[in-house]
Amino acid sequence: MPASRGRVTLTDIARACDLSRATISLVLRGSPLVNAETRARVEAELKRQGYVYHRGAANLRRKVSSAVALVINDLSNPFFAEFAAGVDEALADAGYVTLLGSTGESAERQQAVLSSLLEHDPAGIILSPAEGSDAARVRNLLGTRTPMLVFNRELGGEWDYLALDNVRGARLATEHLIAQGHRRIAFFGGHQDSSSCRQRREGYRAALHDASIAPQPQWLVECAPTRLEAARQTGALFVRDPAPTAAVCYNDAVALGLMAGLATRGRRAGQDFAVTGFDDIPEAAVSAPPLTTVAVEPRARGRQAAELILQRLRDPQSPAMLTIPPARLLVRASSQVVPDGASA
Amino acid sequence: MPASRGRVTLTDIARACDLSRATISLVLRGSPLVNAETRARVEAELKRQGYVYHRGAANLRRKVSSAVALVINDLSNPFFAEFAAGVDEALADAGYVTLLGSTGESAERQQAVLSSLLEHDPAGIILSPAEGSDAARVRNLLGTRTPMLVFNRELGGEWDYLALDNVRGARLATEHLIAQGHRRIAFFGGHQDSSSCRQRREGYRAALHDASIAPQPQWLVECAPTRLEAARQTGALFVRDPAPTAAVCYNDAVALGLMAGLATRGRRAGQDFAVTGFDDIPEAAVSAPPLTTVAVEPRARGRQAAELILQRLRDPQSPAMLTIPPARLLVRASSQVVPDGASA
DNA sequence: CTGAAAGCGCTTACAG
DNA sequence: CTGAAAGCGCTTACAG
Repeated sequence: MPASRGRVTLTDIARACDLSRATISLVLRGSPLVNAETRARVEAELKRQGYVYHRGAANLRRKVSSAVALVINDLSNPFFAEFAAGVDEALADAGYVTLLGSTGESAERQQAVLSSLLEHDPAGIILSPAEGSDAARVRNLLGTRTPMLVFNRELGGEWDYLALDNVRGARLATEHLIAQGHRRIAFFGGHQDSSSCRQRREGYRAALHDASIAPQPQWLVECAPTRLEAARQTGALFVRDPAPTAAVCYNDAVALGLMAGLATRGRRAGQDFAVTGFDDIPEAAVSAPPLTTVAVEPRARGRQAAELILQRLRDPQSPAMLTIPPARLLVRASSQVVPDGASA
Repeated sequence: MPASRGRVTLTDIARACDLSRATISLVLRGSPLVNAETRARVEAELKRQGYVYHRGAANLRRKVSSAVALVINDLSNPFFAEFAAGVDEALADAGYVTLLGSTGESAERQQAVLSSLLEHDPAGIILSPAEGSDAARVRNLLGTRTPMLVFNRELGGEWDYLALDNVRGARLATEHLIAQGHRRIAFFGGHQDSSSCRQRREGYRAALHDASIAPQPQWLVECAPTRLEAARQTGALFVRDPAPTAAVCYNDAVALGLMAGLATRGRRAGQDFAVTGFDDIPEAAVSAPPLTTVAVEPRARGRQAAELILQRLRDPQSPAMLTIPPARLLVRASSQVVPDGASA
């Protein structure tokens, strides 16, 4: 019987049990209406024929969806990989399936990916926008039927938004370096046109301001938020004297790249230069030296994002909310160094 | 009009254009049968009403599926994250959507995840089996309707299988260390009951054998394939004299953990101990020192896995194939050290 | 080149 | 407690 190529359907089971399809449907969804003996018979037959529920057909009829689309830049970034893991975990627990999409940081590709995912009728969307995303174009694609949660970067428009507390995080890191005695502190990495980078710089500047330190233009070094680019840009920190003695990095990838860049110049983070990161990706704890960083717990943020979008599905009327989890500083060896001028 | 809550359907467009649903359907799928003027009218109306195609309904009618399920252990592992990125990339290019599932290395959870994903009617499945997976149970769940590609670990059963050339990779790494003059070479990390670990040990042993080196039992150190566990187990390499001067590690995570463990003991990979990894995760190139490792190109493997399953969908009759991409050794600084006895 | 009818696998009132 | 009928949004022969 299972040798047959075709799918086993409700109708097959109904015929075999000499019942109507309606009754089988009730059994499948655990309705208390159906007689215990009947239920047992049906369940045996379901197992015997290897029936598998066609959720798509049921969803079509019921006009519901059990999928949520997750659109991110790229899983290669551990931050997003952790985030995605958290999203998937929480969605699975709630009985939803995750439709994956990645944009590779391209706004064009993002349009294509969203449009393709929409055809699969997701109940909701979680989007970490690619750089250069245009809110109007996205809205035009989505219409107003599909709720979306925007994560990590601002996108304007009337969507739910889950943000990291970038200002506070960068401020904490900067204050920590100031407390160690540093006065010449760089902000290293990231692109100025990314909202998260702007916010982190703002926190950095605020901390300097509170300590009556005037930030120097050469303390701001831009670079793509990757390890490799950061390593390449390391030299830019030391072109002028007096050079900074510490750097608040845009994120952990950049910080790890900077530490590698320092090493190739015979310097060592935590020994003659202080470095802080942002994200607390798993590598941060095991790098050499371990990296002082701002914990944002991407996996927990992923779970949170999933829960927010699920909540929005239940209550479509509730106003779009802005949730900002508090950032927390993890002090490790990479920043545990006092500047030369202040030591001894 | 778009203010209405309901979905815009074919019927809405047909009514607005005073045509039948069949004609609209033809337009949607780009049939050449339909009159150019009619097509233009329809397309304008589709745009005007913000129509979005319901692929699920079409698939139901056509008895096809445009989804492929991807089931892995955990996206936290960069190896799997890269693999998943490759799979998603290739599937998207082919017009498929990726249904994500993760098992957290639990065979129980794997059953649950597979069973849930099956209800979403995937055209095929890509599975990297959790440790302790049981082929019979999986087969019982899947039946014979849904083709599956097994990746990375053996699972038995009649499925397509995409394997890394573990034996060859480990052999290459070991031969490289021998060529540097090492004679006491450990195999570090992994669990003996994982097929990939067994295969890598086999390659290691073969290389030793060819060099007439008798492997010592204390050169085999097991540990969970994570950075943290590897760092914790580092001491096990040095409990007896003479200690190994080099280690072939189960994978990159383990190798990075070992390098961290060495650092805390005042040793440094590439200076007084040689280390090789396996996988070539992105960190390997930027660790301090950079890690000599076996490139398996997880992203390319992901694309390959996607292409294999898509091919199987086109040709269900072709026999299950075993594809083994050649492993390649990337020599970097972590292994560029000659043992004490051999130097000077 | 376009339309009427049937059907994919399920669920939902409504009867009985 | 169970069944007959209609319908979710689409496609597919078959006519014309």
